[in-house]
Amino acid sequence: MVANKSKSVRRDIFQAIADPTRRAIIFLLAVGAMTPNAMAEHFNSSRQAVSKHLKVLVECEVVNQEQQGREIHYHLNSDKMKEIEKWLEQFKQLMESRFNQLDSVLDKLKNESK
Amino acid sequence: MVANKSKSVRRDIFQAIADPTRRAIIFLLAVGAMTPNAMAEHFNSSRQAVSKHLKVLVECEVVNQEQQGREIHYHLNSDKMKEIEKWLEQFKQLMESRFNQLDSVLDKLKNESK
DNA sequence: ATTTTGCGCAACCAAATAGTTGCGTATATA
DNA sequence: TATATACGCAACTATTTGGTTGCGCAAAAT
Repeated sequence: MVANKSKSVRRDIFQAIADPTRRAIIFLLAVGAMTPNAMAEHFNSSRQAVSKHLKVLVECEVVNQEQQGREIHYHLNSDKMKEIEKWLEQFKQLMESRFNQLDSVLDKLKNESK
Repeated sequence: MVANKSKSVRRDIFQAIADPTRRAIIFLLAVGAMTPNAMAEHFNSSRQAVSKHLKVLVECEVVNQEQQGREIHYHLNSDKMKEIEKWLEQFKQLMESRFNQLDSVLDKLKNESK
C-alpha cells in the first residue's frame, strides 16, 4: 500500500494551472466536455501524456469524470477556478492597503506643510 | 558554460505562483518592499530558501531588486500579476461562449415547440 | 582594524514532474 | 466470435524543484 498522495504532494488549483498543457486542457474543457483522445488530437501530445495531466487535474478537483461506455467524458469544475479569483482579490486588497498607507503619508505631509 | 536557463526552464507567472511560499512572498511584497531577511522572519523558512524563491520570482519578472548598501530591497512588479487576470478573462469568455451555445440550443428548442 | 551582518552562489540531496513505452481490460464494431 | 478502439496504469527516464549546508564578499557596526 502506498501512502496517500494527497498528503505528500501538492494538489491545488495553482499546481493545476502551472503547466501550459494543463492550461490548454482547461481552455478546451471550458468550451465543453471532452474525451482524452479528442484532447490529444488538439495539441501534439500523446494520449498517455494527456491522461497523466487529467489525473493531476482530477486530483486537484479541477475536472470531473463521467463514464459513458468505453469513453470517459471530462468536465470542468468551474467552481475550482474561482479560487484563483479569490486569491487575486486578496492580493488586490493588500495592494490597496499599500496605497492607502501611501495616501495617509501624503496626507500627513500636506498637513505638516500647512 | 551552462546553457541559458531561460531557454530550458519555464519562467512565467503561473510557475511563480505555483509554490505556496512564493505566494506568501508575493503577499508580503504587495504590502511593501522587503529584504530577504525580513521575509524569512515572517515564515519559518531559511534565508537561503527564501533567496532561492526570490531568484525564481526575479526570473519570472514578478519582483525587482533594489540594492541599498548591503541590503537588497525586493519590490513587486504588479504588472506581471495582471497576466493572471488576463488569462482568467480569456477563460471566462470561453465559458460564456459555452453558455451562449447552450442558450442558442434552448432558443432552438423553444422555436421548435411553437 | 576587527567583527558582525546581509546577501548570493555553488554543491549536494530527496522528491516531484512530464514524458515515454508497453501492457491489461472493457466496450464497441466487423 | 474476432478485431479494433478507448482508456488507465505501471515502469522507466531525464529534468526540475525545493530544501540544506557551507562558503565568499561587501557593507555596516564595534
